[in-house]
Amino acid sequence: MKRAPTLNDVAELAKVSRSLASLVFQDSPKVSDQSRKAVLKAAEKLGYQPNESARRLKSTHTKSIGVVLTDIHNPYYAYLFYGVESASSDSDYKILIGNSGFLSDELNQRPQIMKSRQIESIKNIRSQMIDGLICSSLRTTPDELRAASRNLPLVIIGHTPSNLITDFDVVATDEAFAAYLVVDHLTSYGHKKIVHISGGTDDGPAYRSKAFVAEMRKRKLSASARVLEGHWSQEAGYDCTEEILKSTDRPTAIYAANDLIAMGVLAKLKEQGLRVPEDISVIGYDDSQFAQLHLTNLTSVKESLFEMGRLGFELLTTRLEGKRGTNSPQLLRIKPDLIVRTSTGPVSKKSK
Amino acid sequence: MKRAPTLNDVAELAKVSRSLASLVFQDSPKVSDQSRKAVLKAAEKLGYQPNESARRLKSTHTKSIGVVLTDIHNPYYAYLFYGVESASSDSDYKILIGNSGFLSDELNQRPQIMKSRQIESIKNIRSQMIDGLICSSLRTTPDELRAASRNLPLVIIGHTPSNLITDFDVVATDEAFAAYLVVDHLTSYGHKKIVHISGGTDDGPAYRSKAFVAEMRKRKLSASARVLEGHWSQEAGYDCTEEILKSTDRPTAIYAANDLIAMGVLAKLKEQGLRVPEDISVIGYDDSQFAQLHLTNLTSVKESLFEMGRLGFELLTTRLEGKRGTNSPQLLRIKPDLIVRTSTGPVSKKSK
DNA sequence: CTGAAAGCGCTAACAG
DNA sequence: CTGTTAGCGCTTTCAG
Repeated sequence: MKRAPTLNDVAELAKVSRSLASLVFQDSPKVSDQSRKAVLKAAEKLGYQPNESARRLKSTHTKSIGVVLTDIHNPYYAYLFYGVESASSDSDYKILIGNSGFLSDELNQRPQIMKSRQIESIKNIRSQMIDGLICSSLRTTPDELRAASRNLPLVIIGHTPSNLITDFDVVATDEAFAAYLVVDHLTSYGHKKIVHISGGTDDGPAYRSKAFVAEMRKRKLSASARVLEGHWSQEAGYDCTEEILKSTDRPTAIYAANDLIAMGVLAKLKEQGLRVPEDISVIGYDDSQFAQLHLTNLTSVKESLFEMGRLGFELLTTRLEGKRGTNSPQLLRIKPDLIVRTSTGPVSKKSK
Repeated sequence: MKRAPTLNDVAELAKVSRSLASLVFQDSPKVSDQSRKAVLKAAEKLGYQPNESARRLKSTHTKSIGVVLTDIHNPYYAYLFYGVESASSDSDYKILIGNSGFLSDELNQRPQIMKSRQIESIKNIRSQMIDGLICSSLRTTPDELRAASRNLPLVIIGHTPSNLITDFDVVATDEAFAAYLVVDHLTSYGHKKIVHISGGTDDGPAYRSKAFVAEMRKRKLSASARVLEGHWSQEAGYDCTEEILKSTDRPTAIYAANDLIAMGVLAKLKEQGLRVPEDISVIGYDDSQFAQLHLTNLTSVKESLFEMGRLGFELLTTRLEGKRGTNSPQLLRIKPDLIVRTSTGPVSKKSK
């Protein structure tokens, strides 16, 4: 197994100097067409690939940014990532992927581990000489994060604990608008008694349920709004629905904090022989694959994850280019859409 | 923004030579406790992080391997990846992630783009000085792959086109055993008339349907076995089921080539008022989140993706360590499990 | 447009 | 155990 060809080998074969060959691979305009061709031909022949490590080593300004995803398995982060990648491929920046290396399901049970993993992951990717960093779903404190990212421009995309929002650049969803969409849609169908099953009491889910309550209050429907505390699982939906069905004052619509919870809701409803949407309307959040099943056809809130990824990348690069160097942290809130399917409908005469 | 501290800075602060400091970060045993502590303290104070690029540059033997996943969004690849990552964290190898950067759904429509992307992605990751490569879901020809990976040990994990199997190290699922599990389970419930909805005529799906046919033949049930050509979508399941229900000789069980197809099957069945499993049994493949929904409770084949990832990593590292240097390519077939849920049951008296 | 020379941060002999 | 020395492959002045 002989070693890979180097720039030297290429230059030699092409009968030019090393530096000239280097210029060719930087697409520099100050190379004669003739030399360029000779170099490219030699490179082709040798199967030459520039050595990124050597490149990075030389220049402080590496034109590459790191992306730390909590869990590449989760479609949520994957879509964010595609936004970032798409934006990067329109630029001359390269992307390095870091992964905190645990399934988010497991991690949600163990925020402590997740936190240390994330810090580790950031340190790890820093060791590759990057110009900036994009992170998502951080569980760290502002101090820890600042320490780990020191001197490195950082943008957070996606769900963001509120304690990080004021100190860093953030691109997140406009949850208030999401609540507006949901409540507006339901009330337009005549629903008033609406129950929200939350994702828990953590910062993120709490924000979503507060937005719901606020929106209901705005419409003077506080009295008929209700929030049940759940968590990100089918079981939460299933159990909460059981609870809901027991009550004498049954709601006409259920708003689940995500689609998985909504799946639990639907399962319980089916078990009880209740029809959707005739007997009760159900609405989810994420517009995940679950919502898109023919079997469920779930009306759901769709975040613009791809766009958020793109914006995060752009925010970072404008910072890097110094166009916004010393400005205070920015917060971009992106408006989601509501994808209306058949799990929501008008309030039936009977339940009125 | 001052530049990051280097090993030199650390050594200076700790009042030792550069090389000694270097040894400390390599966990070398030949450093006195005293020096080690001094160095570590200095590093801590400066916030020093070893520069990976410089490290890589120095040693030909980088102790890191590249992983090229077609689509990090797809849970299938994600689980494979976790296996790889898990094995790597038990070793002293580092992992570099490459991503071909497209959603697999889109790519399935455009194999040509996918192919070139994969080659590009491999070249890309090669530029980082890696010792070996793990890939999944390749669409390239053996020649292209050999060219892209030349001199670099390579292991393929997961679905693998048969034309690649003989030439490279491969860790894949034992599809014949999967078929055995499915048919054995169904026949034990008395099913004989079984329809398989395939994922298409490509190499991968074709292998799965052939395995089904072979298994039925082995049990002398060829006459009552039937294969409908579908593709990896709900719609295929939905449409094929419509087809199936039209036929006079209705089967008692449907085996879908993956869970998504099974979702389409269930949707159609529900629409027609048919009960599962009382009227008809349904079985899927992947044990995906769809199968795990309370709403569907789908019996499904579960591949050991995590284990395949681990084995792929181990196969690669044993190659790297030269323990199996010149041997011919290896093929490891991993046996899947059948997760039995409530979408399958005994043949009803009526349909008998 | 081209070539010579210096050095990025680190590791790996090799002597003390 | 510790320090000296010499590059890894590439980019980047700076003179031709």
